[in-house]
Amino acid sequence: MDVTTADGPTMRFDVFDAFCPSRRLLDTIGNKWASLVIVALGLQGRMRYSELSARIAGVSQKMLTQTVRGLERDGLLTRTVTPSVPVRVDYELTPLGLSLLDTIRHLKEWAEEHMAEVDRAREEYDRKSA
Amino acid sequence: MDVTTADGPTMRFDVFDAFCPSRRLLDTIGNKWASLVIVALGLQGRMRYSELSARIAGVSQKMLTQTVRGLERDGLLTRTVTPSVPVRVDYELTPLGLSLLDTIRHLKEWAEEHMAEVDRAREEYDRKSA
DNA sequence: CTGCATCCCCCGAGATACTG
DNA sequence: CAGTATCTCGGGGGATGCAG
Repeated sequence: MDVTTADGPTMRFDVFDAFCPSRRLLDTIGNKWASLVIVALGLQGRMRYSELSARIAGVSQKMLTQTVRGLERDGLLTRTVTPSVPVRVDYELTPLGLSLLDTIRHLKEWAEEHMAEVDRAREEYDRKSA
Repeated sequence: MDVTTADGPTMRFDVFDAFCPSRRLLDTIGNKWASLVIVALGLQGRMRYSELSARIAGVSQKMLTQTVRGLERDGLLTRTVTPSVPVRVDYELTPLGLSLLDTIRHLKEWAEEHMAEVDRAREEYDRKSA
């Protein structure tokens, strides 16, 4: 597929190229914590670190920090530090992050419509294997 | 979100529950090899094992086998063995797999439209950090 | 409260060799 | 050709302790 960009005439995309943008997106949304952070912020808007931590069951401090740092670096959310005592830190989706949220919603919808079918397929497969 | 199912009146979905269908979908499409197999089969239709192996650069035999087995178990593709000599094995998306392909295409489109912006954000972020 | 640093463990995934 | 079996290694990710 060719697409016209501001930087040049056309740019070729090949998901099978590890350096292709579409391939790199998989590295982002493939990270389950990243997706959950985006969904959480999409549902509740601005959230504090501790709120995210409580909402996303099972995530460790280390992984949550690592995840939000990555998302901030990618421009998907903003990190706002309020220099009070104790410190308060808020996270919020950027317009870019919101647009990705829309895409993630499609995934969610597919799951809600079809995962029961997947479960049936699995049972069938496991039954035959046994 | 509530949805009416065949098994009962309504079923509640919570992506923050590790056992929720929508959460489990992330485990599938989050796997880059799985996504690439689905995209490859979506582009070329029925493919042999060796064709998939050649098309998806960088995947090892082990991971490719493991991936297609998982997708077969999930009912997303079919595995057809032709008992010739040598053996021939073909993979093809099921209707369920095709419907997921549509969803993956949304991801691809988002990437093509927005990854340049992500790249800019990263450069900006890294510049500030340095 | 929000994180960074450190230690440590487990298994995901590649490489290699072998088989129907 | 299309896998399995086995070994190995690196790093993802949890637990804990410390700091601004």
